[in-house]
Amino acid sequence: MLVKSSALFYFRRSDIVLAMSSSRTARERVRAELTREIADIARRQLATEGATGLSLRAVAREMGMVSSAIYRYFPSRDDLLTTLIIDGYNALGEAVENADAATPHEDHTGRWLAVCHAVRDWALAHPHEYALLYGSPVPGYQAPQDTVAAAVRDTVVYGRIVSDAYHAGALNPPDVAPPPSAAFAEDAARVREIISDIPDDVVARALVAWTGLFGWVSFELFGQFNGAILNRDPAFDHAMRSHAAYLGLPL
Amino acid sequence: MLVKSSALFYFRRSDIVLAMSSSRTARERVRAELTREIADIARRQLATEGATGLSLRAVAREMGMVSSAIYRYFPSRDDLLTTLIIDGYNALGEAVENADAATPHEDHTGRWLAVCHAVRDWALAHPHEYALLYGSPVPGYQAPQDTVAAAVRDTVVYGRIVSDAYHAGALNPPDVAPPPSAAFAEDAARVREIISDIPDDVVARALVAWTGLFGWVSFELFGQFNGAILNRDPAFDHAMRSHAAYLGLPL
DNA sequence: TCGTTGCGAGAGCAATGCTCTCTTAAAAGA
DNA sequence: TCTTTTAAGAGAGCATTGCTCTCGCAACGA
Repeated sequence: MLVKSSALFYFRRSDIVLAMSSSRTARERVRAELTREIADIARRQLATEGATGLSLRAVAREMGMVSSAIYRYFPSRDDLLTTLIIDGYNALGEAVENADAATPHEDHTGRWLAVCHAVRDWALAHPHEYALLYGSPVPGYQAPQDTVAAAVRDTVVYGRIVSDAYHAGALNPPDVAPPPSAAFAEDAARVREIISDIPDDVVARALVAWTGLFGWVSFELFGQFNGAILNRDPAFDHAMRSHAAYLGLPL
Repeated sequence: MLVKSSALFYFRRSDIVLAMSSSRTARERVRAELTREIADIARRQLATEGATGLSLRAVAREMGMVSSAIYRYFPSRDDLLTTLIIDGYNALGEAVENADAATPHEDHTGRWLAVCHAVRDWALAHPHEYALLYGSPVPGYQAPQDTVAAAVRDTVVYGRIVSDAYHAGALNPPDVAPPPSAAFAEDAARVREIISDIPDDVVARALVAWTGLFGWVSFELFGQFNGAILNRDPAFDHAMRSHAAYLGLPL
């Protein structure tokens, strides 16, 4: 229900515009098409040059437009970036959703590992986009509210896996795992609004695994492993199995 | 010994220049001083504006110089950035070293937690510098060899803690922890060149904790926790204790 | 058919990084 | 001590960026 009521946010911006315009005038249809084309070119530029290499003027040039015309479609460079960020979150979220869906529902460990590999594969395939999402925030850029809904799309999938495993009684964390402090209760309750009801200690452990996944991928992508960890596929797989073990998933 | 032989790399670039120049001519002394001043102003600008907001011209303006004069000291903006990166790694490494040294040598868990908090505190105090080190790499920028020596300074401290704990027999990882694959042996050997001799499985678990630490800090700093995890100090502390537990450190 | 609205073109502004040349001053060599 | 070499700052200039403004033209709605 929560998913359903906020499903609109899952669409890409340009798709929304497109959907609205399909029944409108020709002018609006071409406007939506051009908006999409601008975003596509920008995404290609982002993929090759990186975020700071993304130039409105270069996009305009490639469109055969003069630079000022772009501003009819995106009020600023930041706004274009926001669109790309939302699209990126959605693309990653979709990859994660597909990976989860392709794994047997009862195989919670398999689903977790599938999600991990989906995140990493997507990140390796789209390094600059990943950097835009999970790297340093671009300066002076404050993530608008629009992004958060798309941003948690992968987290929702992950939360569902943890919740499923917990309610199936498949979670047996090692007894050395410390309980979270009482101060964590508020945050756990907030997290529970996104991912379904699991006790505080499971939320805490889930958080550790989740940050561990992205910590690893970021280290790998941002060059922290250079010269040290070279055989990365098995190392990553093992690290994610380790997180699974600590979470309490069966191996 | 390893530390001693490569101790030179632990100094900041500007410090090296300064040290060399103290016995040289007046011209070289003032050059070193100006180089230092440029780097200082740049660092202040980095702290307030972020990496992409760092402008050579603005630095020159603040120095009372014309912009082209800066190029007598730093051949390019990237070169200035490299200096700031090295300084950043050294500052973080120093903070980590101090935190470790201030904790009883036998209290391995305390040393690990001290290091974790040192990293996080430094990151929170210098967010833009942290982003420069562990966020997305700046576009077109390839980390020169100079940086790697400074970059591993914190890792060396961490490795020593793990090694100390292991050789003290203080490491009792949970039995659910999976063994690393045989393919990990090469990488483990490479890691052992930096941090002293510990078996492959300990290296693997150490890697999980280390990436988990930076994953958490990056999530917190780059806004991934916004709206969800607000009471961050206890949550962080618990997460790091969790990593400690999985590593096998006593709680 | 006519007024309104949207859109592209073009000029322009204030920045940026970086490259030249020129002049002056300091250091090194005779 | 005088001359030559070297270093450093000033200034102009180039190509580039994001963004704003005005001006027409063309499609749209009444």
